[in-house]
Amino acid sequence: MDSTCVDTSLNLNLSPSPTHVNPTVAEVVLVEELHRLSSENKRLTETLTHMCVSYEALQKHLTKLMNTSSDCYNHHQSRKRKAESYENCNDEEESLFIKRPNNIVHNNNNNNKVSKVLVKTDASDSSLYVMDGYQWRKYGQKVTRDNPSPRAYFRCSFAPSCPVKKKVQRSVEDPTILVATYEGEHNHGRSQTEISLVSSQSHSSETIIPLVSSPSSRITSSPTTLDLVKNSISSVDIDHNAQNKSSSSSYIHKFLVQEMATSLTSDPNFTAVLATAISGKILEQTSLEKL
DNA sequence: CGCGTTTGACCGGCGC
DNA sequence: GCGCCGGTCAAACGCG
Repeated sequence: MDSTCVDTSLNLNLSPSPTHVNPTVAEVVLVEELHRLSSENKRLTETLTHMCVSYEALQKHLTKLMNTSSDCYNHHQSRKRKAESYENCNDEEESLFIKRPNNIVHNNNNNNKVSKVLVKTDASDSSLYVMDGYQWRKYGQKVTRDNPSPRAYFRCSFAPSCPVKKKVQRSVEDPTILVATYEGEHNHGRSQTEISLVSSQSHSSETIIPLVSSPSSRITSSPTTLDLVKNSISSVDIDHNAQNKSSSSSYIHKFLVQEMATSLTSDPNFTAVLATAISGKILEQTSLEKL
C-alpha cells in the first residue's frame, strides 16, 4: 500500500477574509474549533499513512515467512484421499496455493465451485467463525488426522435452497490463520447486515471475498474503531485470472478508505462539525456577496 | 419455546 | 473384508 493511500484532509479555506474585519465571538470560536479539527485531522491522516506503510511491510514479511514454511508443509502431507482431491484439483494449483498462502484458490473444473480463503485472526481468538457476509449454520465439527485443531462444517442458512457449504479449520503452520473452504455458489445475495462490509468489493472480481474473522472482531460502525490488524485479509484470486499482490494491496486500500468513510460519516460529532463548518462558509460567502 | 450450537454416533469411500 | 477417516446426522443442550 502506498503511503499516499488516504487523503482525508479537510480544506475549508480558513484564512480570514479581508472584507470580513469584525468577526463575532461565535465566529472566532468556530474558526478556532475548525483549526483544531483541521490539525487533528492532519495528525490522524499522518498516523493512518504510517499505519498503512507498517501494515504493508508486515504483510510482505508474513508472505515471506509463509513461503518459507510452506516447503516444510509439503513434506507433512500424509496420504490424500481421493475424496479430497477435488479441492486440490491438481498439483500445480495446490503448489500455487501452498506457496502463496494469502490467496483464494478456486476450482472451476466442475459446477461445484470450490474456493479456499485464508483469514488472519487474533492469536487469542479460538473461534472458527469467519464473517464473510453470508449467514451460516454449523452442522458438525471434527478433528482431522493431519491437523490437531478441529474442522467446523457449515451450511448456508438458506439451505436447502442454497447448496453452499464451507469448512473452517486453523492452519497447521500458523494457528492464527483460519482456512475456509467454500463449496458451491450462493444463489442469493449477502445478508443485509453485512452488505456494508462488502459493498466496496461489489465492482471488483467476484472471487475476492472480504472477510472478518469471528464475531468478536467484526467491524463495527463505531466512529473511532478501525481495526486494521484483526481484519487483515488474505484474498487474492490466483486462479486463472492470475491476480497479483498489487490487487490485494489495492483491495485493502479501497477497503480502508471505505471503512474510514463509514467511520467518519457515522460519527455524529464529525457530521455536526462538518455541517457547521459548511453552513458557516456558506453564510460567510452570502454576507460577502451582500457587501 | 424456537433457534442455533455441540457432540457422539453413524455412514460411506478408500487403502491395505 | 476390515479398519481408518472425513463428512453428516440428530438428539441434547444452551441461550435469548
